Amino acid sequence: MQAGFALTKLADRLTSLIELSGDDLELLARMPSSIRSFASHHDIWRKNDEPSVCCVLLQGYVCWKDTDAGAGQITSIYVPGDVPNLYTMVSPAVTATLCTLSPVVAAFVPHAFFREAKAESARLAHALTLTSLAETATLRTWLTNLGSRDSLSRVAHLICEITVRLRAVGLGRDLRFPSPFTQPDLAAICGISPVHANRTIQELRRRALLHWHSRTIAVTDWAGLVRLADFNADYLMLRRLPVLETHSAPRQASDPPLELQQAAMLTRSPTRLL
Amino acid sequence: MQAGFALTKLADRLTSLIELSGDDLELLARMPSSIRSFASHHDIWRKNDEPSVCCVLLQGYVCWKDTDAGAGQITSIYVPGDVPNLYTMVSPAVTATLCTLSPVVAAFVPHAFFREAKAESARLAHALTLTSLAETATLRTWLTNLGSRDSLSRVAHLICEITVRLRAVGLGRDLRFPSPFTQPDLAAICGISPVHANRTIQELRRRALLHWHSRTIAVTDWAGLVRLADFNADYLMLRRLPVLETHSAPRQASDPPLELQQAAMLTRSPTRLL
DNA sequence: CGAGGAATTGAAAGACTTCAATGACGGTGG
DNA sequence: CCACCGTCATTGAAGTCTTTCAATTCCTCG
Repeated sequence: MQAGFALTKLADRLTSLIELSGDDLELLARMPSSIRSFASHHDIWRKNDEPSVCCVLLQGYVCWKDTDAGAGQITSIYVPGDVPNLYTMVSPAVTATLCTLSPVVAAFVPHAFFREAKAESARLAHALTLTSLAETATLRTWLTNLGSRDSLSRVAHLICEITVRLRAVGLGRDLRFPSPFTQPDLAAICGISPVHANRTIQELRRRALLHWHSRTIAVTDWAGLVRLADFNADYLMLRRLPVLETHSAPRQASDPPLELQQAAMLTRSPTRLL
Repeated sequence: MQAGFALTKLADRLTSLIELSGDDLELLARMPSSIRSFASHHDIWRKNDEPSVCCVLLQGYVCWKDTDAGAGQITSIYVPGDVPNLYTMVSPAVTATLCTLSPVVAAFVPHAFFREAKAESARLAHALTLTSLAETATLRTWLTNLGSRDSLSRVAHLICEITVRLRAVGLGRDLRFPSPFTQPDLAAICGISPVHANRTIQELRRRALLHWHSRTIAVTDWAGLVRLADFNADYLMLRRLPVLETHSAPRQASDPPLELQQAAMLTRSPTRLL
């Protein structure tokens, strides 16, 4: 794990939301961090911990898990480049458990660094604010996901989201990526029982929408998945939606440009595309 | 509706989160606002509108409603003193429909005022940030509500929340308040069908936990409701939990102080109490 | 190689939805 | 002032989705 790797992941993520200047990137390059690795399903922080650092996720997936209520509901998940606990800069006590969903590598950065960065660069401050807004928007989307979709489209929606978020930071080419969740994890995200999570995945496989074996997910019918989930990526607030190649039928020379096809699948407001 | 009323409501709300100084209150007193009224179920802003003002709710209830997906899922609701669209100061386009749930009176305050207030008073800035944090925490709580509770405790939890939030801004004495929602609204919040919402309410009535008639809710067994809902008010981030008198059995002189009884019902971390 | 969590399957029970119909209520226009 | 309309509240019955329980196999990690 290189020293500059932390900066790169974070910069990729922020750049997916807003263009950064050279100065901003230089500022980020001065980011002090200590890198650590964790096993799968390890608690990084527990409720009421008061970290003085922010966790910048570099590899793998983490989630906030509500251990008190219910059956350990997972209320959000993070992919590389995300910073799950930016808010502890303002309100230090952590309100849930930050738990890894896979083997994880993360950089820990003092709150002070972000405070100074925000003071020095208004653009960087804005970028960080946008990550919070996108996170809130994601919570709302998950809420409508749990509130008004059945388990099949619920799971489909989640997988669409993960796919786009990974692509936005340069991961998951081929629509294939290490699965962020075991079936019990998936159940805890979608508010269904583990048994039903299993049957739901089987149904997605049966419909030839994806492969999901040995901890890796491969979307085989992106358009179908988007349609089933009624997925619209706007809420992720990405400057440009990542291009999504599928592995299905090879393109004909007469087809419209792939980007436009996929844009149409991804969103109803194509004006936001590059 | 008095001119200074808007300021009062907002100050009450902010004071419920953090103590404000005299200077802060004076600053708030200079808040320019135009007051408007709306009928029930009126859209104040629709998706993609770009308001240049913040809505400070003075009377009644409003909600964000996701009109695109599903059956019009409601992702949050607001009580007097709340400011539903603070975030438009940063990202102007509204991402859902802001809809009244009852007859409403609201003050509209230019973004510029809040920007200046934040620049002038760090404490005020912090107070406003806390409202956002509490809002996010509420979204997470709703997520575990939808994800891991059955309809009965889901509805109970929502009513507990509303009760405490109203009390925190000085409303709902006697645990009695105008209902924020029709049964279809309740269904859209809790992710259940309107028919089932009706049956759920009947069950709450049957268990003598509350009265709910002619658009007003009266909680008759606060402790029972809290127990059923597994409700813990911490996530609302209130400095001091409001004292909750019930109308049930009159107190005996030998009872412990009411505040302590009720604190125990409200939270598992009584250290946060005044 | 053993242990423990993860994945899978079947069958029965339970929660919730849908459809359909009725009465109550509030607000509007004549 | 009243008739009318649409929404809200309520009820019953049937059907669907999801959970629960229990058992078996698979996989991975130590």
